[in-house]
Amino acid sequence: MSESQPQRKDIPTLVKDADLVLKRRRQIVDAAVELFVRKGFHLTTTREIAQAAGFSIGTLYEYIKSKEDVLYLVCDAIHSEVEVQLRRAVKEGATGRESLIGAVANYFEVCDRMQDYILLIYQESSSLNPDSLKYVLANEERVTNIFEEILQHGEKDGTLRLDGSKAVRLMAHNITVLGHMWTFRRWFLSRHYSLEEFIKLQTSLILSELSA
Amino acid sequence: MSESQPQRKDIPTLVKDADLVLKRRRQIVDAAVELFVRKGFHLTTTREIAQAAGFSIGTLYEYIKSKEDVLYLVCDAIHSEVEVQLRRAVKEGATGRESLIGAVANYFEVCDRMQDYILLIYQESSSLNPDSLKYVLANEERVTNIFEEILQHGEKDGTLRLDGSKAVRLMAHNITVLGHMWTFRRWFLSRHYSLEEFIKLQTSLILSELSA
DNA sequence: ATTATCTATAGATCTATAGATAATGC
DNA sequence: ATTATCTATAGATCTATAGATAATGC
Repeated sequence: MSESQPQRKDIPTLVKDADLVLKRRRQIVDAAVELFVRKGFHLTTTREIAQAAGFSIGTLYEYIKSKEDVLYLVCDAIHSEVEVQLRRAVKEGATGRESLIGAVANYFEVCDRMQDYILLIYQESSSLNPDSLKYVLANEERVTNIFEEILQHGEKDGTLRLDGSKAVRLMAHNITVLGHMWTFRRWFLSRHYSLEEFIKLQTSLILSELSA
Repeated sequence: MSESQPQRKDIPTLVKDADLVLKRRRQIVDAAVELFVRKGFHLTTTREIAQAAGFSIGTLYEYIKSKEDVLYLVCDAIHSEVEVQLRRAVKEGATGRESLIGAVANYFEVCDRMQDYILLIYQESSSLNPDSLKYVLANEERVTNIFEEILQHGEKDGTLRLDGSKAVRLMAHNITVLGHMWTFRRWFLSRHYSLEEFIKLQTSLILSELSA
């Protein structure tokens, strides 16, 4: 990474007990994510978030400064969870090619499990202020980097044929987005493909781009 | 198409002069699309829309029944424009393969020109009620159908190698989404690729999926 | 007379905070 | 005493409409 990573933003709180802050914010995120998925950010009220989290509106504002802070916490939590699940699933395969096949399957499964949350980020992240958005997009880029590394590995060991670093990077983005596509074109795809079919077909298309 | 197309929704109006309704709604759409792009649907007020359109809030509500109607009109106008530009650009090429190469280039150029509007649909279409959303998604599907037809043409004349109708349909969706990706990953792509480079690289990847 | 437009506002929120109260630890 | 939480509400909107006014065509 030649570019500096934007820092995780520290959201101010009036509460001194750091563990309590973590605990309450987890409650806030758990409550909010469900509400945002169901009603969207703007139609969810801070009162509803507080109530669903199990405390009053006044208490909510001890742990955040504005409603937008909640959205930031939610986006960050979603990306953390995606990355945890992804890193856990990506095993070091023998060859780059085998790694890729496994990683794609696992990634698409993660996208399937996290579909509501991925969709949420597509729809609501634009409501963040520029700094927060930058940080959220950097998270997005980290997922893509995982695929970029696998592709480079395959290039080195000769199991994947690639055409320059620009093509590698673009491939990594394409794969990332195809996983998201499973979530935002669900209205069509789920009518015609099972997840297994989708993985199988996409993997075969991806591999044909990478064979001599 | 075996599935019935959802009907374009008729939005009720209190004004009798049909031409005037068309004209005013065009004003409404022109004003609203710019505001929605800049501030999003929820942060744009009906007053702002009316003012930008050049009449009062009272008059606005003679031509629509609710704020959501404006979003529907905007989404529909965007899809119409995308489809017009796309149909104009897709020439009947000699072979399916040539058609595809031309169509992809033209489609990505359309996505580039319409980037703000495509993004808007990704972000705001979920605020539509189920019926309107269904209609908007059907528009989305029509774009994909254009690519499906081209791919089938190439399969028939033997210039594109394909692996069954399920793979064809999926390819068509992939191509459609890769065009959208140019708009919603702009924060990354535009830093590293010109539109021409992007078209060239993606075309080459797509073709390698379709060669024997 | 009929149609289109405007002004003024009802009615319903919603975010964020001030000040009061309860709980905790010295 | 200090920290966390709650209640009550200030202050600021925003959508949608009712009723008044202006413009148009017979």
